Amino acid sequence: MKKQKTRDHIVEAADLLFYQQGFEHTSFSDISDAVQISRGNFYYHFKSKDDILEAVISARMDKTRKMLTQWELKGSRPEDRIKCFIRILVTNRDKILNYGCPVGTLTTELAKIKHASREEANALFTLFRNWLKEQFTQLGHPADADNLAMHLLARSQGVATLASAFQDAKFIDDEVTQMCEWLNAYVPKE
Amino acid sequence: MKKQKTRDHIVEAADLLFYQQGFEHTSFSDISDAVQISRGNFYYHFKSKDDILEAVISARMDKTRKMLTQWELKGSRPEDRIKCFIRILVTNRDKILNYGCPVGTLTTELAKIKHASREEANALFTLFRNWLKEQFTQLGHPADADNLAMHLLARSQGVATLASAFQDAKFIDDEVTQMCEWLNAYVPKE
DNA sequence: ACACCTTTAGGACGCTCATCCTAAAAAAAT
DNA sequence: ATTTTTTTAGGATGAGCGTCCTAAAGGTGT
Repeated sequence: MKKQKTRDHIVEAADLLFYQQGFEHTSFSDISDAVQISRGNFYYHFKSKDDILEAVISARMDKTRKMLTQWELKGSRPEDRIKCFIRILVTNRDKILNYGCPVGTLTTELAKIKHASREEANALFTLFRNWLKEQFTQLGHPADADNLAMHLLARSQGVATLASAFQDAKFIDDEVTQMCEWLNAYVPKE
Repeated sequence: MKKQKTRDHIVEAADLLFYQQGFEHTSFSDISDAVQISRGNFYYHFKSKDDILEAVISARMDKTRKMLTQWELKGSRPEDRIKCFIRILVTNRDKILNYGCPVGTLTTELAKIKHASREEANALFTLFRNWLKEQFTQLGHPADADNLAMHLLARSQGVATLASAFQDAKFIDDEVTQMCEWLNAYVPKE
């Protein structure tokens, strides 16, 4: 079925554009230019711009869930899995320098314009939060797990914002190193 | 002269609206409604919307500079002055929960839309950065001063973003406490 | 009372936007 | 080959935007 394929293309292009330019600042023309599709034809696939946003968020949720399970397979120890999270900053360094954190910037924008889908965007944060919480629990800190998860989320978020503002790649690397060291203090010695 | 007074009112109202709704999402009608002034009359005071933004940023720079000198008078020791910075999160808790950090959100928005004034907005970050750097130097860490300043900026930024996303006031308080403890490790013992 | 400068109001303009509509093209089914 | 369904293109619509223009109102000095 061709419909699904076109729909996926639209979501993919919108996803990228929403990240690079922001949701409000991205018009239908921008998306149609990227997908090479007629502007008016959008409404065969989506009923509104908000509808595209929902699809984009939903796609990001899926992609994130897959990434998290990937990390669970890659790192056998919880500390290794958490380090996978910390290192996204390094992995996506260039994107972050240019456009900031995809989760943080979208959440902030939608909150500011009081968009109906802002709760759905927040769910992306919750996904990471709960996953990290689980890892910290497995690491042996069940009581503090949620606090540690929030702490790590906040630090990553701050690093992304500042690195982007100052175009400072080295800052990312330094802070990632520090976060790994911070994490090591919570790894039980055998 | 009445002109200056009206101009100040406009800047004040625009400042608040840009913070609460974002720059792009705030229209001339929004501002004129707030100031109770005719929409078309704006162009007697400003030559464009971007011009208002410049004035708002400039006003924020002035206000920030005043705040920083205030802190220098209030805290005689550098560690006390740095704690003034850390505690803005607590002081402005409600605003931050609703609208995030004024500096971070504006910087991020302007960067994303590649607005001409994004460098000017970044200067707000630089103001804090240099001031903090100076305090850490006075604290006896001249070599690390800039790194420590960036680190603290990033943490505050992250806390604001996450607290706003999760509407979590307690998270702000906890993290502020942690940052103060972190700072204490850098205070020389006598 | 008059002239002059400052400040204001509010409509007009052109543009872009999200959305809708309809007819044609493409594909699939018969 | 013909009918039916799916998918497309592109113009029309109406609203909101930033901006501009002009005439009037307000204030001030003579």
